[in-house]
Amino acid sequence: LTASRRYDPGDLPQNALSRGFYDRPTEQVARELLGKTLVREIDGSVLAGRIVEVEAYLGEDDEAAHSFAGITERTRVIFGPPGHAYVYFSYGMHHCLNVVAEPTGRAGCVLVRALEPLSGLDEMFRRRPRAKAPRDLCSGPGKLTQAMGITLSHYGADLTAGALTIRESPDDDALIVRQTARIGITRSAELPLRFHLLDNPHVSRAR
DNA sequence: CCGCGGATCTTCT
DNA sequence: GAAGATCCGCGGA
Repeated sequence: LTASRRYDPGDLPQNALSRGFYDRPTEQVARELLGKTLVREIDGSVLAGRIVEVEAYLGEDDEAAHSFAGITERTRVIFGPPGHAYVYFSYGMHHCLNVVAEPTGRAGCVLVRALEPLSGLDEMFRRRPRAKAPRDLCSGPGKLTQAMGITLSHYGADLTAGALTIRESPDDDALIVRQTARIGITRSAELPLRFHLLDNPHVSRAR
């Protein structure tokens, strides 16, 4: 169970999730993103990982959400059409990837916190020189963006088509999901909006 | 394994 | 001006 599953790029799921998948309540989108496959095509190689940990950030009554302050230059995409990427620069050093949910005009997004690497591990190790084992590649929101080369250039990117997509997974049925409080926030910290797969070694460590 | 502090810079107060 | 949806290396148990 500690070994990472590895697939040839040709074996990865081909169908990207549709707009309708994201056009729903944020919490539901968050939970159902678990097990799906994030695919990044770059410089002729295919990087992919299975989503094993996410957090929901709501549009109302959630003081931890960036959208709580309303529409700004940074947050405008969160209020836009669902299925697009909200990427922000964190702590002056890291990028974090979110997926926009809810109908157009309403705020809500899902932070992708951890992946189980599936494909392109050699390239991921190149992008993360300090990583020693596969579990060091994508076991945190800043790690996975570095491993997959996701930056502010992906702000607003359409995740239903193109070089950065989230794809359907064949084995959603057997997933065991655990729901806890979110990590690393101070406001609205009591809300149980973090979801992860039970006992998956690639889930980030709580502090 | 666990806790602590430094790095680094954008955003909002 | 301060906080922040983080990561890493260090030191101690």
